[in-house]
Amino acid sequence: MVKYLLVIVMDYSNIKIEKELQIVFMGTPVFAVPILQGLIDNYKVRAVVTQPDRKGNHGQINISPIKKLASDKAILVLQPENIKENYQEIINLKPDLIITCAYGQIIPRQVLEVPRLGCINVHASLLPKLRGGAPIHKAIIEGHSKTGITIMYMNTKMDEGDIISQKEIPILDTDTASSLHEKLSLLGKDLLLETLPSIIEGTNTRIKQDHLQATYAFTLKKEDEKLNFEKTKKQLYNQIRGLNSWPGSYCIFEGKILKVWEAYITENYPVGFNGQITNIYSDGIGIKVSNGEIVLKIVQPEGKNKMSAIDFYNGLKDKNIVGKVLQ
RNA sequence: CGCGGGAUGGAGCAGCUUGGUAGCUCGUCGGGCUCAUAACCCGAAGGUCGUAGGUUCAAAUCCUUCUCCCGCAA
Repeated sequence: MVKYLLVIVMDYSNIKIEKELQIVFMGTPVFAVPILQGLIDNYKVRAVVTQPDRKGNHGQINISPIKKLASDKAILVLQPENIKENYQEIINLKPDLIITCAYGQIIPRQVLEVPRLGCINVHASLLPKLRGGAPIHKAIIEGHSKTGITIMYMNTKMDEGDIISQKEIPILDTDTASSLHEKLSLLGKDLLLETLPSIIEGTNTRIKQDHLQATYAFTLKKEDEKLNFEKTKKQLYNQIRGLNSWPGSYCIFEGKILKVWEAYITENYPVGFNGQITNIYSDGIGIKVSNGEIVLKIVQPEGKNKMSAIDFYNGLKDKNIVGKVLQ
């Protein structure tokens, strides 16, 4: 009974300390939203730093999801165009702790040195693997069997700081970038909330990264999205699901871009050129690749919405496409 | 005003240039064939052609307005 009362008293004191912390959160995309939400639910967030509003598709304006959430909660939002030069406002907040997650800009030394509890980052890979801006996509594209979340101290180099905590999850054969994105986002929130008390108390572990083991997942380029049918069916399958539902993979059909959103592998070994259409199945269009066949299920022609490959086929004027080659 | 494509039965498309009966591939429903089928055959239902206005004897089609969707580029 005495012990029970003691625990309550200690918890109360912890909460009291946490409430007084000046926490600044820095992040931008949807991935960071559950993490900021988790922070808001458990701590007081002094301010949010996010990327400036950008022109989006067809002249629309994109407001970062983090800005939307912070605005809803009446949290101060800062959007420096270039944080390397415009960081004084952040320093003026006198943050005790800065937490970043997919912010999108390199944070300068002048900011990193300010918080007494440090600057920590929530990164969507098992560091030192997959440092960089596209760890979720690359984990699938490269066919990894597991990935996870790393919480780490930041330094001036990209994702090279000391590791505080990690948690891994398996990558299923059916995972896509977006399914994994969602899982990791929630895992990131959980791990951050589990780890934060030790960071605040100063009892956390701190492990240097083994830089020799480092691999990189640089921001995706257009060429990462292009399907090359000289590759194996497994590589192509991984690429297609690793780019779903953003930004998508593509190939060229009849001189126009055809995005590919979903596909599956068969055990067939068709003859012909790589990229050649092998067959029209009830649920897709078969393509010969280096070691077999892949069937496109969901595609998207230029200027059109996503559609099943069969709908695409049904709309073709010339349905005699078996034997034609995709590039 | 970044460039461009698009909106036509439930789906994907054609028809528009040269205005004059709503077409194709599917799906759905009914029937037939079949041991059976995502196969095949016969039949049927289902569309104010995105919105608003204009020209015309007549507009999916020509002119103008607006809305929405998307590809590329950033």
